[in-house]
Amino acid sequence: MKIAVAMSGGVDSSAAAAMLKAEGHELVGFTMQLWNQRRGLSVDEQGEPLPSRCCSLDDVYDARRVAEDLGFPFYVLNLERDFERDVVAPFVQSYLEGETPIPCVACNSRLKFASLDRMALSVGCEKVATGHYARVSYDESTGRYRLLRGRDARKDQTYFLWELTQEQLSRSLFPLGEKSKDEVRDVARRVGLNVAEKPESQEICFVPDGDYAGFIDRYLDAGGREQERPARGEIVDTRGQVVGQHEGVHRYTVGQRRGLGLSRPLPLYVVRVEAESDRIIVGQEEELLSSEFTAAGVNWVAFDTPAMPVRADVRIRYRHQEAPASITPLGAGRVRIRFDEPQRAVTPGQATVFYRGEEVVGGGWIVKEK
RNA sequence: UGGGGAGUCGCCAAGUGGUAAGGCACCGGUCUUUGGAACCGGCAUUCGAAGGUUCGAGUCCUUCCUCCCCAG
Repeated sequence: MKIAVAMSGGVDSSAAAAMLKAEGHELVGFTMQLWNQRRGLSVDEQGEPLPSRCCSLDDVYDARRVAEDLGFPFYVLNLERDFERDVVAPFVQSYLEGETPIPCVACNSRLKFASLDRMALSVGCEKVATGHYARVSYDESTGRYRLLRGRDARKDQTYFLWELTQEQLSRSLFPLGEKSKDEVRDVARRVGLNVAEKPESQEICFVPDGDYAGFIDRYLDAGGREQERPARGEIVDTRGQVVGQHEGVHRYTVGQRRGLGLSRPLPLYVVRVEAESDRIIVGQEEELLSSEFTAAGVNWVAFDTPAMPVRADVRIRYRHQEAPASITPLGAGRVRIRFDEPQRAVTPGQATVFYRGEEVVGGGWIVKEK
């Protein structure tokens, strides 16, 4: 089979390529050039690009090297335009609205399994393989592709893949789905890949220093939108008392403790972010609990939009221990989710994913309460 | 300048003669394909200031400074 491999230059996607190669497939390697770090939005004081785990030149070289070592053609796709439109701009907008976005989901559903996939298709590839820890299987009886957690529960990345459509799943391949991280590193070592000992990636790739607020400020300035920078505002407690000042709502997220600078007998947490009034609401830990929320843009994976409420284990952030809940369809791609037990820090902008055992039932975007 | 009370880490606060608890905040680290959380570690040679008593004082004495309250 002719397969396109999305290669980041890291251990996982490199090992995935090595495994497919060993199985005798014809491979074409692709690295997505997503973000031009010379734009000055992710640079240090000297104007040099900050070290990044993706789309830096070093990583492109690493990916190319792996393709050369494994002996298959390799291309760098310039997808900066798509990436900015589908990932970065929505990311910034989400912060401006007081949400906390997670760009990795759209990067998968709109870049890897869309823009990159189109290119792969045009050169005759039947599948697009990535280094995700997830599994896909075709169910003859229902005619649907099922999305399953990676066997290594600790590394499972289905949280980032819930938005994939049946069409996208039909063309996806996740060679690492049955593997553990240790096994993947062993594969890389055994094949002699130079990336075998590379550290784990972290941080959002286009904000390598983790300074999101600074990135947003610079992004807006670069686009002539400096007047859209979030203004200073009040920190208010849940009783309505003004207890402090902040430097912009984009610096805060629900559940956040550090950075408030407020000394109280017990720690204070951000309970809500109100972009409209430039206020952030703070409260005690127990005020972070909520048992219901609404999700929009829902994508059902295991079956078509149900007519009746369904039960599932629901995750509200990456690494959240999913909790049992009832999911009620509201129409227009929205659902109301009610947990059996209240959960901490339900955060607008984050993704929610519904599971039944190993299977991803669906997912959506957590939205603000009216 | 009459009476009363109080001054211990950025904030709150233990400690009343035996050699400075704790919480919050802050800083660092760990964890981690998002943010946040969590976890671990750090954080007053010094107790408003200066003298004095004592083997030894944040704790006792003296003076001064500051703040609060009640009267003028």
